[in-house]
Amino acid sequence: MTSWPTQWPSTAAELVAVQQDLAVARPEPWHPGRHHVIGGCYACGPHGLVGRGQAGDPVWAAAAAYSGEQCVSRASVSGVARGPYTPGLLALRVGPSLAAAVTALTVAVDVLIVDATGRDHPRRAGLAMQLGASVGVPTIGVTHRPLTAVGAPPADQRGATSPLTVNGAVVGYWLRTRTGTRPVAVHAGWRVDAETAVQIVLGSARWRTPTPLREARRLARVRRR
DNA sequence: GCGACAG
DNA sequence: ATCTTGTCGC
Repeated sequence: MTSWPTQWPSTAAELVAVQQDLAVARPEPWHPGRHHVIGGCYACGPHGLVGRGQAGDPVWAAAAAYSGEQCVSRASVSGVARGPYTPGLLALRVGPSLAAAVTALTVAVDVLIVDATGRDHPRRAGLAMQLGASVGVPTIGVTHRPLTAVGAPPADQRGATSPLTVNGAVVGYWLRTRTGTRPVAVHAGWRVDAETAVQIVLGSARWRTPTPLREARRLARVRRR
């Protein structure tokens, strides 16, 4: 099974049900090959938005695909949030827009970096996992901080890691992508374990944020303007 | 009661 | 999400 039938619910109760199904899904693990196309996707809302927002808020999302240092496809879309931001229910807000941006890419990506958590989630089914299941692509989460997981910061040296755990289970790692800069939280996602996620993110991070995600973020903000 | 809490 | 300052890479 490569893809997993996921919808994008419009209510919290339906989304929770989808997450509960995702949490027990056992898709085939993905392993990186010698060469691969790495995608990144990102979503943002109105610039000055304060608080949780609400249903109907505009959303801008973008995706970028890289083969090595070369960007081989870009796409951006605009959409509408189906609810306010609630920790654990981010998919309600930006899930459909992210999926639209990713499917608008003209090049197939082997693995996708998402600005969201994966197994680090109250129901162990964060947006990175749901997006991967929805579009049928292995995913990795990269965020500024964990949602529910905890872990000591890593040494101040590029490549240093420290585990992020929830109830003793490793769901991701803090990863120092640049010496002297705050680490990023790297999350196991759809078909990608935490160790593989770190390997992919470090290899694609010339700056603090991995390049495909950095470019998607830039594009989404340009689209918003 | 308050803040914190992926974006 | 977004605010900030300084710094670095392009």
